[in-house]
Amino acid sequence: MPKVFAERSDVIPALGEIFREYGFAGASLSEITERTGLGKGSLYHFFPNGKNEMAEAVLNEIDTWFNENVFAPLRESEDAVSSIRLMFNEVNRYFKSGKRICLVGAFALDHTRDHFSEKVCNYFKIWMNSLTTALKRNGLAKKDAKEIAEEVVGGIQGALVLARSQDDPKIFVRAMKRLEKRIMELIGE
Amino acid sequence: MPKVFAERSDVIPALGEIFREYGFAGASLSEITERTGLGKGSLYHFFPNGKNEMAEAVLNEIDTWFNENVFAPLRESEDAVSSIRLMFNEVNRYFKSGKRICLVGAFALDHTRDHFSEKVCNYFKIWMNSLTTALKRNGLAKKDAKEIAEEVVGGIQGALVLARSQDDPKIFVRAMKRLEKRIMELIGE
DNA sequence: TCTTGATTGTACTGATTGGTACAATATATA
DNA sequence: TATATATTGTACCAATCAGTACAATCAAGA
Repeated sequence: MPKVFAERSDVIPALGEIFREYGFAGASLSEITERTGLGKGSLYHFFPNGKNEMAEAVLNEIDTWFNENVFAPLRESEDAVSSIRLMFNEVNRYFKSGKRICLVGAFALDHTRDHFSEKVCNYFKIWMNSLTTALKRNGLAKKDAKEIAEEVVGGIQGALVLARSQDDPKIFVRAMKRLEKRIMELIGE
Repeated sequence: MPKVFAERSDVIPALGEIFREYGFAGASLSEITERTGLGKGSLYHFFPNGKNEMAEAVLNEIDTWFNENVFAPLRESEDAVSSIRLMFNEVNRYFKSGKRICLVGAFALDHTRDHFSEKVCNYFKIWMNSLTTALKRNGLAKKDAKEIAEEVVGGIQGALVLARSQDDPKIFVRAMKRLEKRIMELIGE
């Protein structure tokens, strides 16, 4: 029997990539054991509830990452403009300039959503609310801020779909530039 | 043994809804037999290549529908403005005002795309090209027209993801209004 | 060293997967 | 009516599915 002990947190990124690639239903345990290098024994030791618990762990990690690196700055930074610029930079980095899709968006589309509806719903809701807060801090009316936030978050998701459909990440990069420019014009920067 | 004979084309819409709901990997044959009311015998009689051929038939129907109702008018109508208005109307109708997702977009995200890459790629490509043509006919420079087309088609996809994530079709309706308005402003209507 | 608990591989389960075979039935044509 | 073809239900298949059981192994503390 093997030597090195893994940590639960070590596997989560790999699980994320597998779910991105195959979707929740399409990600089989055999694929998971193969790609993570962990046998079923370890897998069910770390995630007693199986695939569901694995997906939940991945969603939690995504949640934490975005809260720390994107949402919190949007809500709390005194310099709203630079927190918005930060958002575009970090989001671009996270999605690897369009080479990576949004797992939450993918889960949202089919009935996987129903298993994780709260997390899926909140991810986008908090993103939009945080961006709205930053925009209001820059003098936009609440209604306008909400509409722009919806447009930007939606635009990012759509660009990820489009980029992947054409196998052309530049579509995503272009969309990000366009959206950032529009926001900056609106808040007069 | 039963009486009424079905037609291949009768099942395709039902297949479409099943794939929308469960994704390609998640749509099991037992679910398909149940929801279509057809046994495996009939199913494999109409689609000898199984699930793959079913999905292809669905994609073909989508392709035909959009070509007839959206893409061809955009490319061929003499009145480009009304062909763009028609696009928004028909697209809104097709996606049931945000209550229905885009199957092609869903297929694009995970590795299902690889099985149908040409169809997935062309659906969006032809959509964007057709819209670009209509915009150029209205005096927009080629580069601008292409960029707006990318923004609009992407924006629609993103709005579908967002609307479904929040279980709120109005998000889609708002996005459609916003995008139509922006296009109309750009071409001076 | 001895013990304890965390980690792991292997073997196994019953259920479900996509798919095939084929006989029975229905419709259409002659 | 007789025949040919299209359609269908059922039984079946091997492969794979998610998940369980458990003994073997490890690291660390007493």
